[in-house]
Amino acid sequence: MATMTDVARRAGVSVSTVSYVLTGTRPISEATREKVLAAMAELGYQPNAMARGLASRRSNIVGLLLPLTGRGLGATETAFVTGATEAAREAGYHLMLCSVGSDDADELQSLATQRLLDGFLVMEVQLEDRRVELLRKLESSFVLIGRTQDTTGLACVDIDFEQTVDDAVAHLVGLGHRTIAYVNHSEASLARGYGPAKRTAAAFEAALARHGITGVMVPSEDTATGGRRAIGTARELCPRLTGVLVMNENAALGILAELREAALDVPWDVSVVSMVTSAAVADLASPALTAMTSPGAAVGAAATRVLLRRLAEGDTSTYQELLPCVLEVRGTTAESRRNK
Amino acid sequence: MATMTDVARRAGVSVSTVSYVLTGTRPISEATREKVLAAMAELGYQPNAMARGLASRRSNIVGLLLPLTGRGLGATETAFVTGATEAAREAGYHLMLCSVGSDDADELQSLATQRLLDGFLVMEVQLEDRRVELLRKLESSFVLIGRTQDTTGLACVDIDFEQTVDDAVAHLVGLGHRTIAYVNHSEASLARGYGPAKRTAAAFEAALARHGITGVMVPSEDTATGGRRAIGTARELCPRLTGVLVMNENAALGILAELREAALDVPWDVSVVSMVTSAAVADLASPALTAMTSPGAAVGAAATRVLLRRLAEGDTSTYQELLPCVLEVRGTTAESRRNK
DNA sequence: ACGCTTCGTCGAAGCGTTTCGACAGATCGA
DNA sequence: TCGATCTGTCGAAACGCTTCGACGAAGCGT
Repeated sequence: MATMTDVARRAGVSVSTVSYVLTGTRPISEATREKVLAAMAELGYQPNAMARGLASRRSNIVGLLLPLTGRGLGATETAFVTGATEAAREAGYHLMLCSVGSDDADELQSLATQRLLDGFLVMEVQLEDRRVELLRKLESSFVLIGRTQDTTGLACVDIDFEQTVDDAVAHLVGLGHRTIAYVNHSEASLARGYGPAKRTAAAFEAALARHGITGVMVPSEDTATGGRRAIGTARELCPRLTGVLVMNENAALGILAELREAALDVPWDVSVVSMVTSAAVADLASPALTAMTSPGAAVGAAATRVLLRRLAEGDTSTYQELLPCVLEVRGTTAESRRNK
Repeated sequence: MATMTDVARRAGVSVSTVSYVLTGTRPISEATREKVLAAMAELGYQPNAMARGLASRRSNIVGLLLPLTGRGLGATETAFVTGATEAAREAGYHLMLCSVGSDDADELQSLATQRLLDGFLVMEVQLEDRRVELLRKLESSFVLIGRTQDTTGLACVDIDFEQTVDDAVAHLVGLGHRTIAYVNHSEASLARGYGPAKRTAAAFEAALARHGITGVMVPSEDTATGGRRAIGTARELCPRLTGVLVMNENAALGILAELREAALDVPWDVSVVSMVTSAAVADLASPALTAMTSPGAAVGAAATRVLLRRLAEGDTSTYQELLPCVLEVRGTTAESRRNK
């Protein structure tokens, strides 16, 4: 394994000169730069990441904080990860996967103190998230993918849930639906203060009021069975319901199945819009789901770029970016019959 | 940030003694160990990962080679990743996500030469995979999650596709089905020599012969639409078909939808078994999919443990471990009517 | 022709660990 | 009682890089 000393010797220059060629921190004449580069190529030289990290106090690695507790990742979360990985790589950074949730504060503490990571991307953010306080205290750089309750002074990139709910409701209202159910995440998520669940609940209320229409919110497990149960409850509460908004893709499929079995025709009897859904999953359903397509990879990439900018420039100002899901009309929404 | 020197001074011992307490490479008396540990606790000391890595030539990080080219991860792949992350963490290792496919040889070359990673977990393995040759040449430690064509001398952990196909076919045959279609991965995957596609194709042929029954294999895109098209083709080729085996979950849902629209009752007219499927996805369908449940997390964890063992012990022998998917009967298979 | 910058390069001092050789003192068998 | 053998500890030399201060050689205006 060739070291910098080998390169320097071969090129007939000093080690520091080689280093300057590599890092560009000081001007180097074209002639010696070429000599050095040639020597590197001949030796197949690659700088040793550890040594570089030790000397420069930066590893070029960022940590992705993501609790991986069994249940696996949904399409949206996966997209966050791939978007982030891609963006990091383009900037010459690497991504380390750290299974660290809001409750694993001590694990994060030691991670951050080890100086292995230059900064953090925080996923699965809770409205009150202990990781945030901790990282702030340790003066680590970090960017949230998601939002806490109080975001003052923080950098975060998130899906614009409020806007997404507004757009979805507007779509249904535009089709003439006047009674709409919102099948949210589970009761437990709501109780735990899970951001997307709380925010969409509030936005839904607001949208109903704004349009002057009626509706209910029903919590549901993020499974097909959960969806079936939820739509049942919703129909009991609102027999005249013609529009449904669903937060979770799995639940959405359950709802379609349940409606079919109840001999209700989708989209004609009941229209369904799925939120924060990827195109791949939307096409799984039949008819294909009209959905608010999540900007997953874009969110991950944006968060990463913000983080890297902060690392490079020591920028530490507040930063917020909200990307809306975009409506893609497929087969589960249509003009309401009740209106005719 | 406290360093080892600080700890040593505070404990009244030398730096090397502190190091020995930490690494356990030499015996240390109980008395001084306590002093040192106390000093560490008081200072909130955490060893600097970079310095440690430089001096010891090991980073305690393994790379997960996984091309993340847009299309996102399926449930099974996600499970590989979470299983691996978990197993690594338990052993005090970290996992770095590297978007490196079979074609990104030079990227891998530089990664491996940087000495940032102790070893590699290789995912999305092709039958002929350039990463394997390269890693071998560079004398890096690595374990495949998947298999190349020729696995002599390699370490790999994979799903036992042959066994899985056998079990699935046996299940259908046991229910009286005598004409079975296998909806495989796409034509392109087959042409590219994608291992699971090739292996299952061969196993399917063999199983048909062994049971003395007839059937066809139809390639399909891994989408619902692809599945619809494929089942159509299969029914043209084999009008008497009563059993279907599907490789891809998305295609499976498409097949169910298509059959329903063709007024064929699942499971009574046609039984469907989905292969390498997670429980979560199986429940999405209605009726819920009878499926061969993939041992995803177990595979990831096993591969990681093998890799770590090799790193620790310098073991370099061949290692193979195949984990079968296990049959979970749900709503899409039943006794064949044609038999009655 | 003079001092003053600017440019390009060098040497050396870290960065915070691990690890090797050495060594004092305790332990042991004969 | 005497070497031989362990035990537990220390000091110093790496590990391979970055970065800082210094300095000779040009290039500048006057």
